[in-house]
Order: sequence, then C-alpha cells, then structure tokens
Amino acid sequence: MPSAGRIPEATVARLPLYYRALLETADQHVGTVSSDRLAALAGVNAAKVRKDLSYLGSYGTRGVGYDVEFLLHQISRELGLTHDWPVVIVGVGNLGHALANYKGFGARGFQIVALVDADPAKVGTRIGELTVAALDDLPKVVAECGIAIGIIATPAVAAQEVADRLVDAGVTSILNFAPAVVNVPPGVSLRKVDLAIELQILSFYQQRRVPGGDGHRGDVARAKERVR
Amino acid sequence: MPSAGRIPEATVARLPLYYRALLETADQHVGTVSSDRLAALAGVNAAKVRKDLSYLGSYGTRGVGYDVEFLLHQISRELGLTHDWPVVIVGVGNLGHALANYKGFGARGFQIVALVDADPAKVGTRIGELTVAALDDLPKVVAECGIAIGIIATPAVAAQEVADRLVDAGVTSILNFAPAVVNVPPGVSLRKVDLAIELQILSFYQQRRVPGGDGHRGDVARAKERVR
DNA sequence: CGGACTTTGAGAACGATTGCACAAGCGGGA
DNA sequence: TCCCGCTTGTGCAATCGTTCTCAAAGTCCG
Repeated sequence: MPSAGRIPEATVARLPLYYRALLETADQHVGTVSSDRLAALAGVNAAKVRKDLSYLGSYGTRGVGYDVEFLLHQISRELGLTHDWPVVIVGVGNLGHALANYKGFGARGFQIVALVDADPAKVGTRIGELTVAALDDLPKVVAECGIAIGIIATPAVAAQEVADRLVDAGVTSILNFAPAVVNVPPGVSLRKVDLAIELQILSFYQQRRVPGGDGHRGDVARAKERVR
Repeated sequence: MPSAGRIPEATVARLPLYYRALLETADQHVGTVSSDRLAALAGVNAAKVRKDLSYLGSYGTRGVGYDVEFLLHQISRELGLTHDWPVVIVGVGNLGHALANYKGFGARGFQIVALVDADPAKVGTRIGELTVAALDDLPKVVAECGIAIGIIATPAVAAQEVADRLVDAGVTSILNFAPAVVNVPPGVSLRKVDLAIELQILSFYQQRRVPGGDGHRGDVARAKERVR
C-alpha cells in the first residue's frame, strides 16, 4: 500500500517539510489543515502542496482539508519514519563531533549508534554515550547494528575511501559532508551537504545585488505571508 | 563585463563544483582541461559542463579545452570570490561552535569575523580568536565589520527572530541551519541546510530499495568513470 | 599545405517541474 | 432536501533543466 506510483524527486524533497509542519500542527491539537495553511507553514505555495500530496493518494477531504494525524501517518510511512534508523558517523573531527552531539536526529527518527575514525588517537575515546571505533571495524559495526545509513564527516581527501568502505560494509545510503565529489555504485543513494558551496552560491547573488533587481528569492522568500 | 545574460539557478549551484575541480587541477600544474575531464572531476556530465560554462562566455578553445587559470579567474569573479567575505554566525551551540572552528571557510573566500549568541552566559566567552557578542549588538557588529552574510545556527524556535534581526542589521544573504522555515523580505537571499531533511530523503529511497530497482542515483552516482 | 583528429558551442528535442484554473465533492445551514 | 461556500484533485500550459547531436573551429602531423 506504500503508494504504487513513482514520486518525483522534487516532491520527495518536500515531504520532510510537510512532515515537520504537520508535527507542529499536531502539537497544537488541530484536527485538520488546508493546503493553504500547510503551504504557509512549509514555505511553499498551495498548488504545490496539493499536487505533492496527490502523489501519495487522495488523502484530503474537499471542503475540509487534510486530517493532520492521518496525513502524518501516511507521510511518515512513505518516508520510512515508522521505525528508527541506526546511523554511523565516520570522522570525529569538528563537524563529526557536533553531529554526534546533535539532539535533533533522535527526535526525527534517526539515532547515531556508532562513531568511527581512522585516527588511532581518537579510537577508544568516548563522545556522549558512544565509544569511537576504528575504521577497520566498520564492517563489524555495520553488521552488528544493522546500519544502512552512513554519514561522512572526514576531510575531503578521505571521503572517497570512506565511501568505498561504507559501501563494502553494506551501507546503502550515504550523507557526505566532506567538500569532495564522491562516487558510489548503482543501488547506493548519495546526498551531499557542502557548507562552502552554499556560501559561494549566496556570494554569487550577493555580488549581483548591487547592479539592481530583486535579488535571489527562493521558495521560502516568495511565500506571500507570514503564518498566523 | 561580469557576463551580461542571466545565469540559470541550476548552473549557479554547479559553478562552485567547477571552481573546486579547477583549483585541484591548477595544483597539479595542468594548463588546460577538457569539458570531459572537468565533468569527471565535478561529478556531472560533459554536456552540462559545456552548457554551464557557455553561460559565462566563450572561454574555451575548440580542439584544446579550457585554460585552467583563465577559467578559474572567470568563475571566481562570477561567484564574487575575488575578495573575502566577512561572515557572522548567530548561535554558538553545538553546530555554531563547530562552524566557528571549521577551517574550510577561510580557504574558500569566507572568514568568520563575529560570533553572536542570545545566551548571556555565552556572551564574552572566547572561541578560537573570537569573542562571542550579544545578540543586541548585532547591528553594531554588522556595521563595523561590513558583514553581508549571516549564518543561523540557533534552535528552530529562534530562527525567524534571528533572521529578522539579521535583515534589520543590514545582512542580505543568510544561510539557515535551523530546522525551521524562515521568511525574508525581497532582496535578501536565503539558503537552508537541514540535516534531518537530508536523512529523511535518504530514508525514503532506502525504504523503497528492497522492492527492487536500481535505487536512487544522483548526478554523482551516474558519473560513469572514476577520475584517473 | 592539407587532412585527420579533437573539442567547443549551440540548436533542438526531450523530460521534469511549476503554476493556473476549474470542475467535482463535501459539509453545513435554511 | 437543496443550495451555498469551501477546498481538493487534476488537466493543461508554460517554464525550467537536461541530454543529444553536430557543425564550426582549432591543433597536430605528415
């Protein structure tokens, strides 16, 4: 029943936004939301919300809107958030450290269950409730914890090597924070977050701002009105 | 001379990839690159590279490729990286702390020149070579350092408030790490990085993997061959 | 000097995504 | 019961982005 058809990538990328907006709405004991309200909360426009949700199925009621709890359940099922995902972080430097301590993951269905680093000096140290394991132990760790998702938080030079090892160990979804291009075989998902790239994109529009025009406005900026 | 025409957003988002690839190429004292090689280094396909670069101008030589140094200069000018940008980070928690210590920014044309936090207990503490300033001092800090770019690394509830203050202080480019939708007025650029959302997207494809198919493969994964 | 080879730049086809507009469906009140 | 107002779901058109293809333009070699 997990929605027969194919869901466009652009829609998938927005489902988490709706999910978060619905969580907030549910907290306020609201029974139903309209696409209009959901759109305002998620920072997109209403037509997009309706089309996106229609890919999941006809879960709304005309004249009324969407049942918050029901829609939450459908989206969380679609996103695979009905159970927690164990996650391993490779690289316990600045960023890896911060990610390991970040509380936001657990609340959203992801739990950091293992930390790995190549530096022998770091192996064995404790961070929060976890002990850093050696990179060579990756296959064992992944197998024991049933890990499918890995986070790369190493320097750029190590990223490809680490990705290869993750894949070999059986990880099939990778989130890469290292500023490097990483290749993975078919059947493995890869997403990247690159802070420097984001800043450089901002810099592009920042520089063009003076010449005139309305600058660069994303979906969020285009949302006509504040919520409430 | 900064390239008359409008450059598509998708192209702008890839320019930093080419920039990084060119930096690596220049380090190896290579004089020219073909679109094919640049594509492999950036993890995209060659046709896209050529089309993207053609938006900047006709900077290649048929039968030869692109002059590395020249193209580097053109792209860095286009991205506004010919000078350093001063940046302020708001929120010195886990993530803000890690970002403040991250060395990768300076090397890429961005320098963290100020840290700000709302928590009186944190104001006055030193992180690296910087002293944390109070949120109320934001306008002064922004004006004194000529800051145009701000990073939000606060909890979600504070994000909108902080964004408003950044805009009031004169910041016109914002990078938001808080898991919340933020609205900014026209003329202000906003980009967001949301770790939980990235993981949820991975989770979506991870969950769909078992039913069969080749899974979810991004541009990077589709790159046919490893470089070198 | 001419031909073979390489690589760019761009036109055109194609595909994905967005936004509009509106019919269809539902609830509530007379 | 019927009508009215509200909101969804979706067909359609327009926009945006990607990929294919190939002529044009250059280098290199004999």
